[in-house]
Amino acid sequence: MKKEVSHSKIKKQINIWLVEDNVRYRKTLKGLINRTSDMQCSELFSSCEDAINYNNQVDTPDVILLDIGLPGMSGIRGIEKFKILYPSTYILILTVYDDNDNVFEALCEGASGYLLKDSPPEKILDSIHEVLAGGAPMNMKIAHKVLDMFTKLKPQTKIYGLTDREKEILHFLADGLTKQQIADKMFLSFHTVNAHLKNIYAKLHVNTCTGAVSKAFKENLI
Amino acid sequence: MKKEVSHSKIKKQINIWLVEDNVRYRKTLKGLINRTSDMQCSELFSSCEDAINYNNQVDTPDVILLDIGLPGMSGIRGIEKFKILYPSTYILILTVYDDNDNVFEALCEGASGYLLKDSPPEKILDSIHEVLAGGAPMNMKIAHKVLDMFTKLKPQTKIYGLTDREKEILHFLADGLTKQQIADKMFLSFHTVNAHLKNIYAKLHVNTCTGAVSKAFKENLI
DNA sequence: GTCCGAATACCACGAATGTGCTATTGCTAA
DNA sequence: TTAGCAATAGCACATTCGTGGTATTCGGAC
Repeated sequence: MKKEVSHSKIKKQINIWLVEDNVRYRKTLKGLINRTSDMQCSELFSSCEDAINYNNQVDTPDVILLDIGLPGMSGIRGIEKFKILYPSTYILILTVYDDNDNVFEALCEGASGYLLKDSPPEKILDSIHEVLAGGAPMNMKIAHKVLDMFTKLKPQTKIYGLTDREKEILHFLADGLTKQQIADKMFLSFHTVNAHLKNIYAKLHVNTCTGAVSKAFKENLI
Repeated sequence: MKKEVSHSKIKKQINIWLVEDNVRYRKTLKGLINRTSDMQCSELFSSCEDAINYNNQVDTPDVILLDIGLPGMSGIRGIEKFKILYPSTYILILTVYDDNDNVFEALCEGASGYLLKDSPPEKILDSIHEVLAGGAPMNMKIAHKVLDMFTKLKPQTKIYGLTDREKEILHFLADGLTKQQIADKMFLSFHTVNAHLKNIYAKLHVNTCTGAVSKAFKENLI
């Protein structure tokens, strides 16, 4: 429920929730936000549970500033819940954790930005505007990590020297087909498929179908 | 290592290469860079091929500003080449393309940042500093796309109702172990593993080991 | 207290797989 | 033109799988 601000009729204040267990930091942030003309820190919570259980029909937040290291449910798990309760709310992570796992998980769960607590106050306020403008504010260090994750996504496909035919057969195998089914699908004799698979196993240094499929997936051979 | 400033012999200028086929934009950029005190645009190329063939032993670039839509080899393919020729050089994409495929590929190949050509000049110069400071400068829109890609990475794991024990066994199966090997590793009888696998197959609606492993990988069950 | 599912274990048998061979046909590179 | 490799095809046999059963134990739900 937005109230009109002072003398003007502008009700377009950004509605912000804070989920942060550190009392001092929470107060500081709240002060910072409320001193900003177009922002309003409407709710404060010290845990995800509190925020989730807070029954609120009308006043959904525009942005949730969310810590990760919280008592009880971690902020990461909290993201999923908030996404269900408030699908259109942007979630901005604000934490001390900058390890790959936390960053990766938070972003996979749908966080719209990732800030570190050592960010200067203006940066935090800017980020709130940025996320509402369709951006994805990130700490410089975090952005770097994010790009690193991408390069790891494309593992340098090791060269096992598979021929095209072998790749094709491996592909079908990785779809769960049996040798006979592959043979039928490729208009080959069972023996040919068998022979190709023998060669594939040798090249991949495996000796079972699961080993081959596993390697195919893990090393992007498919 | 900061050296003394201005009138002294500081050679610590940031050495920048430009790979851009549009003559006008290239000139504009070059002027912009060379008018910046700590930057120097040492080489200009209108294609990746030119830049790659340019034989240069001494003066490796600190940053390459790279277009994607180039005649001949695309900027994306160029990244790999540059990464080999100049492993410690940062590559900043500067392009008009903001589609997911180009962004995704460029970042996977190891670009350190992704800017759009409509960025204001100061933003481009800032980004050069940022990338050297270990950051990953990105256009707001691009950063948003990048985070979106993450959320897509985590496909909503379908609930097949696998028990913990079953997941554990599926995991070993997906590592290429045989039933007997799994039994040994988990201190179970072969028969138990067999029974679990029977249940796993039923729950996943498959009837071969490859089918189960395939599903496990495709749907992030592992 | 009873019921149910998860985890454990066993048996049996037909189907599929893994692996040791050989062999023919093309194509390519030395 | 000869050697080598990919793709094709076949045979044989031991091993492993897939699947139909049954059975016990144990912890939680009703």
